[in-house]
Amino acid sequence: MISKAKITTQYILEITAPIFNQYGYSATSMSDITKATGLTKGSIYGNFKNKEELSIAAFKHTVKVLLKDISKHLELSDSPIQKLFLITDFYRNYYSYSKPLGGCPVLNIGVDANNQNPLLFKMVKEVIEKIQDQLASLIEQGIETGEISSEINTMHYAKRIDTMIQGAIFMAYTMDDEFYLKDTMIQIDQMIFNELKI
Amino acid sequence: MISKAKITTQYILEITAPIFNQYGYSATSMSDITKATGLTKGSIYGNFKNKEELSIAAFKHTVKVLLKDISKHLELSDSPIQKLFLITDFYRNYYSYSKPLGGCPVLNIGVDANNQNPLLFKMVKEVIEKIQDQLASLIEQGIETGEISSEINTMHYAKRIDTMIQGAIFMAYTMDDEFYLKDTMIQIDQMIFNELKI
DNA sequence: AAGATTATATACCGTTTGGTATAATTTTAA
DNA sequence: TTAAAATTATACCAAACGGTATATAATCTT
Repeated sequence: MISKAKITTQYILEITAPIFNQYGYSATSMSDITKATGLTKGSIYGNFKNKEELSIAAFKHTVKVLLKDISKHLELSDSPIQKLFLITDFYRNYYSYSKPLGGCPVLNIGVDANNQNPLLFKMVKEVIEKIQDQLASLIEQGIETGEISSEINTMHYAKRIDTMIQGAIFMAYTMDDEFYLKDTMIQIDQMIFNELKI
Repeated sequence: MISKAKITTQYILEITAPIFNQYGYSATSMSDITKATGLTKGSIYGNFKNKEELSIAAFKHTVKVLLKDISKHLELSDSPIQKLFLITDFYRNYYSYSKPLGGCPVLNIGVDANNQNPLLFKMVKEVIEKIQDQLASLIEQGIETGEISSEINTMHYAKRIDTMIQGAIFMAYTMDDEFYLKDTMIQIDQMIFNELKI
């Protein structure tokens, strides 16, 4: 049942998500949202309880798109270690990829929601945990297929990779320079080659 | 000339800086500031033109303190490469260090001011450039004293170190876990040992 | 097609926003 | 000590804030 409301709900999320992501929760006003969507308050509040619920739904929407795109990129290989390289390959172009999303949702909302919007902040933590679990799982699979040394602490390296990626995203956006992403991905690739690969 | 106003100005900055740093520019209201300082709007606006100027002065204040503390920590050694290790040593405890500051000003304001407060954002970029220049300068001095390989691209490694540090700060604050800082500093130390040191 | 239901638009609410004019006070200099 | 100058407090402004009650319009079901 694709009701009218569900279509409108999706439409609101698509338009709203990049705004929340770019300006943050409290810098985004309901009038920003009505202006951008061309809808009125009645319509927005008919589909979402309040601003906080909308911001959470918007974040979920962006993350869903992001994780789906990463998963799709990982289909290019079946080898666990090649999938790790595909992850750095994905983030190599993350600057231009994430610009239309309003930036990196994990970084932006992670910083913005901290000590301000507890529910939203909790969502960010969960996304990071999910990403790290997937990274650790790939490394684990690499160990099982004999591509990666069994000495490796999977979660330890998952966290290292994730930390480096987030640092690169922050630097790329703040200095407006893709170099940080390109170079960090080279660095991570080298780390996989020198420390993980058998 | 230590006029009354200058003392009040400093007092306002000390109280205000952590608030702006923690909640961001637009989530910090003038009433938050009057409440925290115990002063009235008349007093605040007598010392600062408007909210934007106050936020910039507050950021400058925090950064000044931060850079001074780092400089002081670097005095513990005269050797350039040891000073590099002292930098990672400083950031090892950065979580508890920066909590009273309201978090890392570079990370928080860098994300918050992007596409929202151009003057403030420009300040962040300048601070990052300054930090990277100092890192590159230390590496350069290490090359001159023969502690570091002359093959090294100084700015390249300065950016790598800075990127990893910022990633660790973000992860530590978002996941509320010092591990990311502790571990990343070990990783940077290893990089200095394996790739920079002769 | 008609009636019931759902969704959107309009108009409004009290509160808070950043900012200012002016009065009261305190500090400074003579 | 007193007058001038600088600083702080008070009271207020229009505009914008998030949110809501209700009327209108569109959609769905029969």
